Amino acid sequence: MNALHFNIAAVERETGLSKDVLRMWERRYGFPLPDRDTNGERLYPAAQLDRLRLIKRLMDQGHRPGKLIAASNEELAQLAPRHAEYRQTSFTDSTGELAELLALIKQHDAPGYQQAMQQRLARQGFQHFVQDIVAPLTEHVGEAWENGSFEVFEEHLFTELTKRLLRQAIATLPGGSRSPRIVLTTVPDEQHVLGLLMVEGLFALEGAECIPLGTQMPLREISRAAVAHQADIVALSFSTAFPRRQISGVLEQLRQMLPTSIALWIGGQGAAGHSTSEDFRVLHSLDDALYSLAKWRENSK
Amino acid sequence: MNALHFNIAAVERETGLSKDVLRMWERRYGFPLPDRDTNGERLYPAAQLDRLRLIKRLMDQGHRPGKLIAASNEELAQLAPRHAEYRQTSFTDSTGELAELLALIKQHDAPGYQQAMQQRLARQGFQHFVQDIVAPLTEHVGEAWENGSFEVFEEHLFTELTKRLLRQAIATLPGGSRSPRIVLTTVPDEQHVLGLLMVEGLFALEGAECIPLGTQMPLREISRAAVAHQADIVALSFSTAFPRRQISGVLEQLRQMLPTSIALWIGGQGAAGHSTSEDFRVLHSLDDALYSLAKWRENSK
DNA sequence: CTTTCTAGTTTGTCCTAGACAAACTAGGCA
DNA sequence: TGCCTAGTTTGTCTAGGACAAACTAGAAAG
Repeated sequence: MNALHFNIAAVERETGLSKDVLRMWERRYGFPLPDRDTNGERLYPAAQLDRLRLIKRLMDQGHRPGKLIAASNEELAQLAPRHAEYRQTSFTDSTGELAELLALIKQHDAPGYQQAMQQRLARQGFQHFVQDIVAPLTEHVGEAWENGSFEVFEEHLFTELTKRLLRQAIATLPGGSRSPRIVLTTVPDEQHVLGLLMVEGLFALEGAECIPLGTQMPLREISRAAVAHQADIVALSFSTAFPRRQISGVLEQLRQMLPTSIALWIGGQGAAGHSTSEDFRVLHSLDDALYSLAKWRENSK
Repeated sequence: MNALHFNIAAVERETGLSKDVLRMWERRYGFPLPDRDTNGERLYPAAQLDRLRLIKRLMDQGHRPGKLIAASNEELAQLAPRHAEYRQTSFTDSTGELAELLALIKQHDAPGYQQAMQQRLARQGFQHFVQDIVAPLTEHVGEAWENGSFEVFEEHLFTELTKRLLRQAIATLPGGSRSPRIVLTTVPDEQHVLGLLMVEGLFALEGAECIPLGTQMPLREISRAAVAHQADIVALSFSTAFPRRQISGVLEQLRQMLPTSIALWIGGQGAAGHSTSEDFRVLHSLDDALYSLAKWRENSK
């Protein structure tokens, strides 16, 4: 395996498409159709890897694999929005403030971005900062990534810097451990944590005691942590990147492990489409999260 | 699938053992031997899942699967160090300072832990704080997790809180962008970032410009980020949890994507056993990291 | 007695090819 | 227009075979 050839594990790593799926596509659609080494094992040329990356990106936007694989390279390129268009049409906030911030990331100016964000945090206070700056900014970055005007590594840089800001801000919020106690985490395969940090900040500001456990907790550990910390609520976040098929199974299983006295709240783009039930509550927005907290307090009086 | 039965995907999620491995063990060793649903699909009872968790933990300590699977439950329990023993023998630092900090985590006293750590940071300064407190503490927690005296969720809590402290501390370090420029990240499947944060802090303190990209970057994105940021060095971290088999392949591949002018440095427990070559430099400790930085500066004069 | 090398064993990952169910689409009907 | 049903798409599971990398143990040499 050299720079021009990738084995199936490398393709899985680079694209996020599972080995099973790669083999199935080959069987069904005839693409990707990799070379083979002396041992009969797949060796994907770089060109196929590039096409797979593009297909994956378009799938994450809601396109269906069958269509995409059948399409020619030109047709695919057409489906992927052009960078230039995006820049002109997408920044619609009145002040152009978000555009400025995005531009800083785009220029890879980490210190500048951090400073600009700090300024806004100081000026607006935590809650407005989160709701008016961080949340929409995250959405813009998500869109920008989807349509290719942001590189993956630019999105990573944005996420990392923003995580730091939020955590730093949360650390300075008034402590004082009060109720309810809320365990915040994500399930395995879900590594996006920005949304969780936003609600953590808002909850903490409202006087809840937040127990942040980072990402990717096995379900049993989530349950044990909730019991050990005498939590009232377990809050999970799902991004759109999380495989949809798995969500309902995961929730069902976690609900069965968790004592009935502990509420289960879920949020994030990946949770949209599900609806609040006896088993769990869906938080559709940051406002909804705050509303849910208020409601919980009312009910627990 | 209910609370007492887990499908193969759930077992993979909970234990970290791949589906391929689970099926192979069943074929070879006759364990785990799950029930089947009406469709012939595996349904693992909770007892087998528990045994698998234990086996996985012992494997991570260096035991071999063949022996472990052949062993009886009693023998396994014997291999796993007892909690009580550990507590008595392990805290050997002169002051008992680390023991105090560990105890705070063990009591799930997040605010107390944060405060105690802040205090030490303020008292000792960043460098000593990292080298004398954070690094050994992390090691202790790793050991404690290995031998079962720490729950997984306790380790998560420790990691999350410590990450926050380090990031916060890094943010307050004097900025000033100087050379070299160092991109810090991990490859896919490697989510441990604590070691990376420690070196980031030390490097930043020495006046390097650090570009933190978080975890789990596809190799191509690491390479593109390094080029885009005009980095001099790419620093990766590997934990012991990272599958050993994959490391050399990953490094070889990344090295081929990366311009030769950009150095590749790797560190972490998972990197031990590899040795510095033309392709990359191995950082064996935090001291070694600082030494390597000094050396780099000398050579680039 | 220790070290190094070789031969054997263990272990994970790859392979093919078949089956089924959940998710989605499209057509017909109210 | 909205809803329901039938059909299609898609991913994940199944079995068992093969091979190479990693590790172990025994023999030979210092």
